[in-house]
Amino acid sequence: MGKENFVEQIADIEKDFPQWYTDVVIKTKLVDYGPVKGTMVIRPYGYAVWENIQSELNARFKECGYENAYFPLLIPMSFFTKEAEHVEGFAPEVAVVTHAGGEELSEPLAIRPTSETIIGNMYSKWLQSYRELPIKINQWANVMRWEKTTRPFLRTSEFLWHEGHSAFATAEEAEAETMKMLDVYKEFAENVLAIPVICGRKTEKEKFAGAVATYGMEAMMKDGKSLQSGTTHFLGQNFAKAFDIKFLDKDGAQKYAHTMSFGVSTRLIGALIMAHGDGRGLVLPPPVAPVQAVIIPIAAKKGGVVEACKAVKEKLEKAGVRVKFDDTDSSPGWKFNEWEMKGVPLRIELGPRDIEEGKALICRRDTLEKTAYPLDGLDKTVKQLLEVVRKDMLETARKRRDGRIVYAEDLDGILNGVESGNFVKAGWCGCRACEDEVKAKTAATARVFAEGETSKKCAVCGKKAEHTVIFARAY
RNA sequence: UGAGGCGUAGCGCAGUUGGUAGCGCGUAUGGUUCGGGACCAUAAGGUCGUGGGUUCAAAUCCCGUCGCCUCAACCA
Repeated sequence: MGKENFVEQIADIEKDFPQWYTDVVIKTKLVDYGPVKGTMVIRPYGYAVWENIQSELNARFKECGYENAYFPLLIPMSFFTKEAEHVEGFAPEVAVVTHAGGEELSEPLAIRPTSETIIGNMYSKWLQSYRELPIKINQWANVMRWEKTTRPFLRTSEFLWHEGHSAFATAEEAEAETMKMLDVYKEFAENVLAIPVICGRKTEKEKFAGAVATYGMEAMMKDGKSLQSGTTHFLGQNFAKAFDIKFLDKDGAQKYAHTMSFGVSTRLIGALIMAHGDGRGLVLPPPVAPVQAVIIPIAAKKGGVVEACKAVKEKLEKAGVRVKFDDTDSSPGWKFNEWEMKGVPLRIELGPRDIEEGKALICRRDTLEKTAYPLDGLDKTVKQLLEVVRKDMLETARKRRDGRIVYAEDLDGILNGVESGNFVKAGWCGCRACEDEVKAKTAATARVFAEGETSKKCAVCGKKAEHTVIFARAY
């Protein structure tokens, strides 16, 4: 097969980004479509990425005092009606079980779209005294939201996520936790996923149904669109009042708790793909790459090559590197392209020539640079390179994003900005009509408030600006 | 849900005056190869998404239906 055929395997990233995305997720075997509309099978390669994300996040959550637990998938429908905004926001996309055991159920059961309600219900049973606060529980689970149209990782009927739920005695603590977990997300996104993110508060229109305030972490994809990659919600006493989460305080008074919640989902995998990928396919950041280094033998049947590869593999495994030795029959060129498409951070080429010279050729996926390194101490070299790649990927992504943030004074400015694939900062008076106007005219939405910046006038109505908002087209 | 596109071998596709299905890649076996998707030989693989209709005859024409992709609206 010639080069031309390979190029046809994935769509041109410049010309057809959506198709490129679909091609990449399917061809690299991250996912496959499930038999039910809107569902996806997360295949071993994709699930391995998720497991790495989970273990990095778990470590951070536990450091913040969270314990993992598991709440039921099925939630009584009546729970949803207890918080007015919540039911309004989620009702259209909730899947409901009406029959079981061959009979119609007396009360329909919702398949959780999120667990504030059932967790609120349980917290109310458990909580008695201020001494038991704060409660900090995280759960890893699947949730279901019946979306109209879907795309693997970005929007599917069922997806995997984590949701952290905590309850505090005071609003200040709950609010502080909301900000703290947003910082945890940011640190994780940047240092683990190598994705620079912009964090900030969401507008009323964009906030979580039932929250007092929602904060989001927005990441820029290569087409200039924004992907909401994580959110934290300050719920105030909304859910505490709806579910009767009360405690006896020091002063002997019964008080409602203040709660917050936060979550990130398998959508993060979509973020990885679209923030780092290139014309050859995936580019995975080393901390979450299922395979961090792949060893490709050249002229494998020549004496000593396989042995040398195995020796390098063993050495790297001992050093804690996730390494694969590709000893299949395909030609080296085929393997180069295959593993590049799969985004493996480092490729180690080892042939008779290298072995003679006591060296190995290492190719970085992010820059495609090839350099020969001594076999002696290769484990240390690889570990260092993985760290370099991680940092460089973050820097590269940061520069790309920073070069694509522009300011606008009016609607035309916002439109021009987003059409050229930028995030646009603009003033906003704070009224819903102006926010809707931006969306109607530019297809861009208010992503988050830009912290510490104040514009003079609203880009839509020209009145005094209350906020500076980052507008972008979003997934 | 609105607009557009598409369902033929695992993947990508060809196949209209309707006549009983083909190409490339991949797969299997054997051999030669191996520093950017190698080559030769042989072979396996299809109720043409699905239901109905027209016809002597349907992948092809008509009606319904299901699914997928993109854009728009909603969301992690």
